[in-house]
Amino acid sequence: MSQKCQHEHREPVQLCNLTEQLRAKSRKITGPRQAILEVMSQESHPVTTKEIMAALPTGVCDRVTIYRAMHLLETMELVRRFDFGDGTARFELVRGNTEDHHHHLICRTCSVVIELEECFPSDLEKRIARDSGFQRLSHKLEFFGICPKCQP
Amino acid sequence: MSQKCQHEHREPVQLCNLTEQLRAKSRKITGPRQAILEVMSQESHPVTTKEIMAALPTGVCDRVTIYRAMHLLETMELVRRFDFGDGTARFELVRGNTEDHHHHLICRTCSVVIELEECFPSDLEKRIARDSGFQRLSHKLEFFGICPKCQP
DNA sequence: TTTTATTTTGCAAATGATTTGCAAAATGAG
DNA sequence: CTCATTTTGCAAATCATTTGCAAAATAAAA
Repeated sequence: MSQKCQHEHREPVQLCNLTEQLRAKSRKITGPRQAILEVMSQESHPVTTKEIMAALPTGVCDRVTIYRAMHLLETMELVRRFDFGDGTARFELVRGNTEDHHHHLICRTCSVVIELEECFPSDLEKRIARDSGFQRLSHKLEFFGICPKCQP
Repeated sequence: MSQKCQHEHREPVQLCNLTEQLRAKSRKITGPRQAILEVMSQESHPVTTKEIMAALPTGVCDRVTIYRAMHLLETMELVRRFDFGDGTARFELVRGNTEDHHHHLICRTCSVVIELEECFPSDLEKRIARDSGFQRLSHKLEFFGICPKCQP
């Protein structure tokens, strides 16, 4: 399944997936897309399009291109969208299984972000699905609080 | 504590709270605010400012006034803000205890909203607080799925 | 009830994020 | 290298939300 990914030196897994998946959808591997993925692969937390723009070498691409790339990568499940409630979308590279996901803990004062392992209990989620009759349940869950440094 | 609220016939609890709380903050009880609360008290799900505007008799107030009322009512904890991920804030009247809160299940197809009783387990949340050192934890949690009517 | 200090409101304009139209540029298949 | 197709940049459009400011409303005082 991943035989096409035999590179002698480590290369961001994403670029590899990107190539495979873009080909499969007859989409093109372009400079801007590679540069955007490159930037995202170096971030450990969700980033805004503005931050991606700032991290990109000047002139690599327009902000609009980043928005379009996020849409594309999101549908390809290479990128996941988060909402920290400040009116700006944040995006994070999907590493590993597509099924895996995680949530965040954000400081209400300084906005520092911690990645969490805890998730909404799946048995509870199943019960919600059963009781409501809804299918294909998913959830959005983020925690907010005051981080140790910002405490009085 | 609620002695001021002795009305012979039932009146929306909120209007009563509103009066008390506004007075306590030297804010004013105005027509627009009462009308907005009136509309919200008839909705059982979170509504957008646009929806409030539409439900209000023509000319009662400007959209801006609704935004400003939401801010005020939110700080007074008479209204709670929700984010269903479509880029528009939704507001719901707080009924009962301020500590109570609930989450929603939203159909990805028709956007129907179901109010849920299930919440993120507090013992898990406490563990997150302990492990991270964060204080005053809160969370935002919404579920998405396909409702029975929209299923293939 | 009139006066007065203060809060609110409407309206227009500003902001900010995101989207869209369109022609020019880039990509990749043959 | 050519051609069909996808992308991109740029400008302009949308949309939700905020802000400035003078006029209107409200509540408390006189």
